[in-house]
Amino acid sequence: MERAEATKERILDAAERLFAERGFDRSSLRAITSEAGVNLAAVNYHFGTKDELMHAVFARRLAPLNLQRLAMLDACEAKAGGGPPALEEVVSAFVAPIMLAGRAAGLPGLPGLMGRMYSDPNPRVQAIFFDELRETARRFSAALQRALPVVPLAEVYRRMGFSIGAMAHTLAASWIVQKLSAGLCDPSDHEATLRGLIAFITGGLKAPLAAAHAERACRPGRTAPGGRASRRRETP
Amino acid sequence: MERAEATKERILDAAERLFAERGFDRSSLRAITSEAGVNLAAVNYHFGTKDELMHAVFARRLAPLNLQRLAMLDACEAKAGGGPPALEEVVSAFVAPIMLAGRAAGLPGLPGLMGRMYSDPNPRVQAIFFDELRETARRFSAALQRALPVVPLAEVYRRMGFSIGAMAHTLAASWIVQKLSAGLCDPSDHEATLRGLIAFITGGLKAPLAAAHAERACRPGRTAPGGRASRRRETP
DNA sequence: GTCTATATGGGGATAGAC
DNA sequence: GTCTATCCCCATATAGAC
Repeated sequence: MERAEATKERILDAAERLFAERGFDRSSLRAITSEAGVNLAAVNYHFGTKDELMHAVFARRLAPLNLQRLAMLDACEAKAGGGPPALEEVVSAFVAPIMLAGRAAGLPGLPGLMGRMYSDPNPRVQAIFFDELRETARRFSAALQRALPVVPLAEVYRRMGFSIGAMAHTLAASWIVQKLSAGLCDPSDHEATLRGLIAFITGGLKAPLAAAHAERACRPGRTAPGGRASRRRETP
Repeated sequence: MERAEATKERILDAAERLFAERGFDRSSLRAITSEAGVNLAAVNYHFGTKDELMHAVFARRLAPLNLQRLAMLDACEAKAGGGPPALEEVVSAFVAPIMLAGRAAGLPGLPGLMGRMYSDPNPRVQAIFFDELRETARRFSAALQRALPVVPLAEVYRRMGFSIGAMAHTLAASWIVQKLSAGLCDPSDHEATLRGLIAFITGGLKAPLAAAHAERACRPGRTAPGGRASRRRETP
């Protein structure tokens, strides 16, 4: 029957929305099936367990998303010829597809879902999500490495982690800045958020390397040795 | 009795560690009391409910932490006289206290706890945490605004959100970069992580403003109009 | 103050009728 | 394929003995 496919889709949609909103553990199968308008037992019939439902929710979205990211990465690498790709374009290839995913296809839950998964405390969620992320991350870390020849490899990875954090937090917890700014920041303005995020990440990635002082100037009453002076050096 | 105080402390310590590791919802009172070596009913006797236990866990740490942040902020503002404070020092005042909190006092759980709370899906956790954060965030947003006179206020808030995301993700999910880098990045090297984070956030905060194109160059096959050209302008 | 025992509810999963 | 009814486990919270 095609009725069965429709039921599966509705379960996937509801699960996606609830996972994005409340996280995996706080979304009960009862809430999901109720939201989807299907029977409780349908989940176990179609997916087996709640874990496999989560896996299906990821698989449905992450495969095309990562294809889009890699296509954009290919495009900007091709454009650079044999040379290092433009940093801003690499960053855009990583964050733009997911930030704009909800806009086009009527999938408002997807960005929030993805953002949440990066910091979900459930180890099973972490394992499944990391598996889907690994290959894409490998491609992008290689591209970043070429785009940032001055930055040591370990620091490239660290900065990639910072970038992922900025992105994930934006996707999952944008209500914080909205409340802090008393509504001045509108998280639903995806284009402005994306522009700002790309600028921020690009600026962070090519920041001058910090000197490895034994002691830093980060205690009250002391000052930074090279605070205002050691600035103004960028990666070329 | 002072036995009672000892019991309370041990519960708080265990809860802090488990909340940091697994999150609030996944830390049962049974696991907490077992880890603390006290009876299950002791939690309800000393704290009432699990929510109030969480509140107590926060209150014990966040008050001194925020005092330290504000003291460092005061120091760098005083040093700047009436002028705008040095950006890097403002950033350091916000992130250094929490990043190094675990090192000194033998509180390995605290940074992870704080990082997790920024993206906890439980609305009660969000409410309590946001309350503790609000005043400190207000002071820092004002300082950032003065340190970044060229950046519009809404963009300052947005970038503050990106910065919080980079920090929170580093505190809560550093295992991701460790695995992606195949161990090359060592999250337990707090000094190196802190140095990198301050450099990254500072670079992102003073990044050149992105032009508000109607269409961006973030689709496969097209290129960024001002990708490599519109760089090299910094906030003075 | 500390313990045992239990009340009460919600969770995932399944059996079996239709 | 879909439904109802139910099993079983684990959660928080509390009552009452010590």
